[in-house]
Amino acid sequence: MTANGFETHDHTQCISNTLQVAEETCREKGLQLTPVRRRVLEILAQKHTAMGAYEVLDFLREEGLGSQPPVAYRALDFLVSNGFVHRIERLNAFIACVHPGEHHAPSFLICRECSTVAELPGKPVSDVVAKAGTELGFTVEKVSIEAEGVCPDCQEKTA
Amino acid sequence: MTANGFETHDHTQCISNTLQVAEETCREKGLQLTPVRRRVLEILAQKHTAMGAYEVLDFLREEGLGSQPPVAYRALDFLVSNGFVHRIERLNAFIACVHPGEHHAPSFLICRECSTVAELPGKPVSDVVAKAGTELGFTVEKVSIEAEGVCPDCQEKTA
DNA sequence: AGGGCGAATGTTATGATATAACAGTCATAG
DNA sequence: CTATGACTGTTATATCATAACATTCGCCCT
Repeated sequence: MTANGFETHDHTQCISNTLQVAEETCREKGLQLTPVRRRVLEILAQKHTAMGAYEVLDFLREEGLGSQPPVAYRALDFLVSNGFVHRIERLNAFIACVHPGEHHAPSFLICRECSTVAELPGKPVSDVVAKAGTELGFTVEKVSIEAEGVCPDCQEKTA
Repeated sequence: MTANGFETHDHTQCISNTLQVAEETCREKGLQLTPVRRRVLEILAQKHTAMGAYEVLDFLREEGLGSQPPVAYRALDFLVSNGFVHRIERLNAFIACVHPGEHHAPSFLICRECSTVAELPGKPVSDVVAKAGTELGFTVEKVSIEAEGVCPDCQEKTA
């Protein structure tokens, strides 16, 4: 289990690790980590909270990297397709993957107070779902598991 | 395990059961199953596929039961809050619950070909997530588990 | 060199989903 | 009989997402 948004960690290190893995992976697979794509990943990696596409776009716009929605969506699509970023369905938002490079079926813990998202290995959970599907003759291709609740920090603040 | 969208079943029976349970539950709990709310549930119960709010609204409009988005969203909110309908996050759409009355944390199998949605008891799966959350100090309140894939019928058609 | 191709980006326009805010209706508890 | 609360009606607008077509640029082919 590597870092998640609830543990304190060296976040500078966390960011550079994410970027580095993305660069290596792209090199290996012949994918183009273009300036826009790289920058979007960097923006998302700043925080362990999910960010909407238009929020990302605001950054790009300020930096002259693009001003129209498709620019952001295309970069996000690329990053999601290649496993560098996850889409949080409940939030219609995106978050940088904290286990980049690992082949995984993540599950997410989403704090409804501070919007911090922690990523858990979801393999055991998704296996159960895949098995249940198979019994019904259903072929499971993707599983998304998203839990909403309150994170440790926000529980303290409330108490 | 009661009926799901992949098994053949007496769907007329399925619809009337859904409505009946909703009526009883509302009576017991002092909730108002108003005409709009009842009709929305009935509309969703027609099929085991998820329907968008605007699609539901089209029916209501034709029938003079409402013409503006809030009418549909309010009825859907009521039905979701009380467990008669589930929201499928991946699809931004809604589906009638097939286990009404049962206290459950469902998971869904969504066919990407025909959009049929099957509801599985998700309790064992969500328990795993809740446990993992607890270990991190996170209090899990809601878990949504949604799998995308291909249903038995569509697999046959493709083959 | 010139031409064609594919991948990425730029841009316009529009579609799809969702909610805030306030006004009107109606039953009923005081 | 009026005050309250739950529901509904309506307008306006916010938010999220993509279709479609134009442009750029590197690269391969001959």
